[in-house]
Amino acid sequence: MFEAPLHRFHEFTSLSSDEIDALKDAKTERLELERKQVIRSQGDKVAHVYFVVSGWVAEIVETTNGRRQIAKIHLPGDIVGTASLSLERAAGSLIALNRARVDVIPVEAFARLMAQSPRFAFAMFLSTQKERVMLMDHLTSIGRTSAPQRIAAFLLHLHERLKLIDERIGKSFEFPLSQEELAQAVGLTSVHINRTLQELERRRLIERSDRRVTLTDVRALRELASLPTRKFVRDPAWLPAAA
Amino acid sequence: MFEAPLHRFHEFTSLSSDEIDALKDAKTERLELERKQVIRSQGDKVAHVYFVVSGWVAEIVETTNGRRQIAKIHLPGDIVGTASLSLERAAGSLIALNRARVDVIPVEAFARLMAQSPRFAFAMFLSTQKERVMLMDHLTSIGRTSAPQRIAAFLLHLHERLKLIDERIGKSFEFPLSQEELAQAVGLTSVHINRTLQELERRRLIERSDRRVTLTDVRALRELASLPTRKFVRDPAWLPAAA
DNA sequence: CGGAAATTTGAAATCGCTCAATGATAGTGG
DNA sequence: CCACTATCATTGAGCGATTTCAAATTTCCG
Repeated sequence: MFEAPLHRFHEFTSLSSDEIDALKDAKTERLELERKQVIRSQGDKVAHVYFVVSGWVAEIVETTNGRRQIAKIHLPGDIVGTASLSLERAAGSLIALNRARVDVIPVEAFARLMAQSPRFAFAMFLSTQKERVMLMDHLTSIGRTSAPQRIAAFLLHLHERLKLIDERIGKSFEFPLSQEELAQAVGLTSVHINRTLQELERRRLIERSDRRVTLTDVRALRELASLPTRKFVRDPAWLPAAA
Repeated sequence: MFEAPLHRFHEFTSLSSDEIDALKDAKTERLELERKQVIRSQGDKVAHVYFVVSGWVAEIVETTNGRRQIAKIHLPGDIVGTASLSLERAAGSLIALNRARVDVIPVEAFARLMAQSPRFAFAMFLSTQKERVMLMDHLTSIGRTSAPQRIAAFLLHLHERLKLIDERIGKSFEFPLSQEELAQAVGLTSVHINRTLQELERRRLIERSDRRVTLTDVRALRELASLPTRKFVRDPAWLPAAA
């Protein structure tokens, strides 16, 4: 594991180190979590947002009949739980997928940060729009593609995001999700996930060992997934010069 | 049809009429659209956001093999196309679902509005988070529930939103989507949509006539859909007093 | 080493899809 | 106003992908 990657804040527009320090100061607590540990449950009063220092965190929406959809896998550097700021009670549960460290930031402090720094507010706004695009793509994958395609898209997307965090990452990465969790992420059954993973291995698109996945043929996986490629803006030209 | 509902801007925090005027002034053009007319295509350079004055607009993501997912139905009062602000090229296509009027707002003007009014910026931020929650629920519906459940959830959600726009709306509303479009929204086939709609009629949950839908038994539909109910905040307590 | 959790396998059932044809409806131009 | 055409809705039949259920095997962890 590695420490608090901060470049995620630079995704769209660079923040001053003052602002980064301010965010770090805003935290009231740092949680040390075991795999499967619940950070916050769906329906809880919305009192905090979270910053993932290390480890993976799932955002899970549960239906009233107990079925679970993993709406998002959060990686180190992500600010988590902001969607629920629009709600009185949390939209989903936040659960650690492996050993993780998470900073707890009270909503008041977060709101103050946004109010004090238009730059920070704008970065948050754009980051949220980016999340929306990723959700739309996830939706499209689940709504319109087959099991192998969904798994391909999911793994590729994770891989892309991991590369942003750790430049040196290769075609292979640690994958802490159980097949049941993967199923909950891509809208399938764990049994079918198992068979489809084997099929992808047989087709030499991926390999598995321990808790790792190797994307053997990224090109072919991308072709299979058949999602549009996205190019996110960094410093949009239309950004008001001031701030 | 009716004119530009503005209460959507009041959803979270009330805007001054100055800000509302500013938004109206920001538009460079008003489009008059026929059903099926394309406002903007997926992949287009991102140059505008849009304000739906009347009519319905679909946001559609197309896979590389030509399958279409309707990610969102936009109704009058919605600001549309903001997710693509995080991209160089539009995430999806915007297409009128019926005769519609749409204001065109250059991204620069929109950005300037956000920069000049922290209140407006904050309202946009929260509104976007709300969109994210709705997308997560849509995802959960498609990923984890059956055809009748998905249709129930979709119709209920639309109905809720229509009620926000027009208080006087009853259990019945105009529904301009073709069955093919409904299929693209809920991740099914038009043939299966047809059969499932008939099943829902047989079970006396809905009725259909012309281009209208009646939610005969809202209680039962909600039970069927099995999605969590959401309560969005209006003026969050943690909102910084100033601004 | 022992027990729990996760993976894998098999067989059968089901849901939703595909293909193909028919019927209904609405918009268009004469 | 009617005929014409395109789009949309509906139906049937067969197929295929994914689920369900249940059991066996492997891995993980204390």
